[in-house]
Amino acid sequence: MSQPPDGRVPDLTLLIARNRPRFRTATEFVEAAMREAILEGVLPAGAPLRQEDLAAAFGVSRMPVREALRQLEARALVEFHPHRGAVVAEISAEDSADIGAIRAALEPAALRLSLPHLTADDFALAAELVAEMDAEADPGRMGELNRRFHMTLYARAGRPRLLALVEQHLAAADRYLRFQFAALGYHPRSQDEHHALLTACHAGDGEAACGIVVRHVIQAADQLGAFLEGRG
Amino acid sequence: MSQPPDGRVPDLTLLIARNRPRFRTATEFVEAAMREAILEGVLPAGAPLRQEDLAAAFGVSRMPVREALRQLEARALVEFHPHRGAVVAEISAEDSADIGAIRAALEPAALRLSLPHLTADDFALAAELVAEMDAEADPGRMGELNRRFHMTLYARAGRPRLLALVEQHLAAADRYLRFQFAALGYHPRSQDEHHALLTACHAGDGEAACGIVVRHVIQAADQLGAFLEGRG
DNA sequence: CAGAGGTAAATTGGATCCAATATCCAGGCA
DNA sequence: TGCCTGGATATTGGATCCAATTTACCTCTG
Repeated sequence: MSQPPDGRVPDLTLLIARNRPRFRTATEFVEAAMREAILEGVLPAGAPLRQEDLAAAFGVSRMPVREALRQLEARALVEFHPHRGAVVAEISAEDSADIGAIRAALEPAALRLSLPHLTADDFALAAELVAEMDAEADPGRMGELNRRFHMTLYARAGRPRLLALVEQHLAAADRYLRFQFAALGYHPRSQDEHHALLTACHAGDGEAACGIVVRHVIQAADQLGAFLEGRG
Repeated sequence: MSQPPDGRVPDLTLLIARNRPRFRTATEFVEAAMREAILEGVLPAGAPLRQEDLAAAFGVSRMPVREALRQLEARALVEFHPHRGAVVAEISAEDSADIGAIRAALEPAALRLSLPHLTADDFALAAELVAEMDAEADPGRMGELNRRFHMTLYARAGRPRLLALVEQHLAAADRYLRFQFAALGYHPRSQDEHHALLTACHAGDGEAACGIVVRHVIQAADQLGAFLEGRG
């Protein structure tokens, strides 16, 4: 992680500058910025979230921070400990398997709905993202590309709630992509699967594509689970 | 439904008495009570949620109410309109199909994981719940029983996050069960499917059971969608 | 009589203030 | 020396207060 867990809030100025104009209310802004920070790994798992410090970092009072933390709690991204403050939610090996099971159920469903409606532009974008991933070395950026690649293939499903759920769990898994990245050569193997997935989709072979997605997801979850197991 | 949408907060004393002792903080209590009220239909879709009134009804200040509303917003149960207040989220025909697609993906997955670990006690409980539903006439209670029946079959999946997600969407669908109930004879047909589902599970036939669940879920979503379409 | 404009009321969004509780460190006692 | 106790400190949970904005009503005018 970019910051040692010393209790200080990492530098969020970039996130703030990027997001602030997009939102009308401070609460929405803080929620979006903090969610992004957690998913990008700027706020690592276990990091304490002092309300006072966050408020100062965002240039608002504690109240929008509190509301944002409650929303993130509902999304299982942060945990509250009574009178001890909130921390970025840790993930366990069981959680990894759990998220893997959810992804393995949702993503094929999204793909099946989306596949018939994918356009040439969609395939071009997906191919471009795979190519970018081939060249990318930065783990943080990797997660972003990986997410966009998957979501591009699912985007035409026409089911906003389903897609939101898929994206949420995809992001939750990506929080730890950097570990898999650092560990035993996940990257090339994952990339092979991305290529195969794109090919199957382009060929219109939904069943093959879904099979690849399921294996891809399960394998990622297993690998992350093994890594986390080794840690704990 | 029990209340006309006159802007007044319905009587919540029962919910309050039932829930208050279970929670340490006012925020958690309000969040749980309001979620229950929305899912049970005590607070119908579209009902305005005046912070001041809710605070008075719960005997707290506006602050815990605001935090609770934010959490419910993250769960898509309420919507905020700038400076006009929050309302209980409406559901559209598209939303119904959306939730149906999610359930159709998640519930078979949960059932497949759970089925091998179901005990005789579980089957007994499930059978009892089906029998209760056969006799039940009250729509509100129906939803509760329906939810518990489904969750009993999924309970041994050993995936807490997956189960939480399943329960959440099951509950979201159940909010409108009373409409299907009132409309064209949904009840008997649904009950036939419940019986068939239980039989298949008891026989250990996972594939058949999953097929029944998927049809059951899709059919419920279609019927609700048609009903909502007729309304809008 | 209808419509536009303006003002007042209502309600949320945000900040500050107060109380309750958990942590931490120092000091005393076994 | 190690453990327990007690008070100071830090931090959250909750309440009150203020400002900004929207809605509704009422009046005035064409």
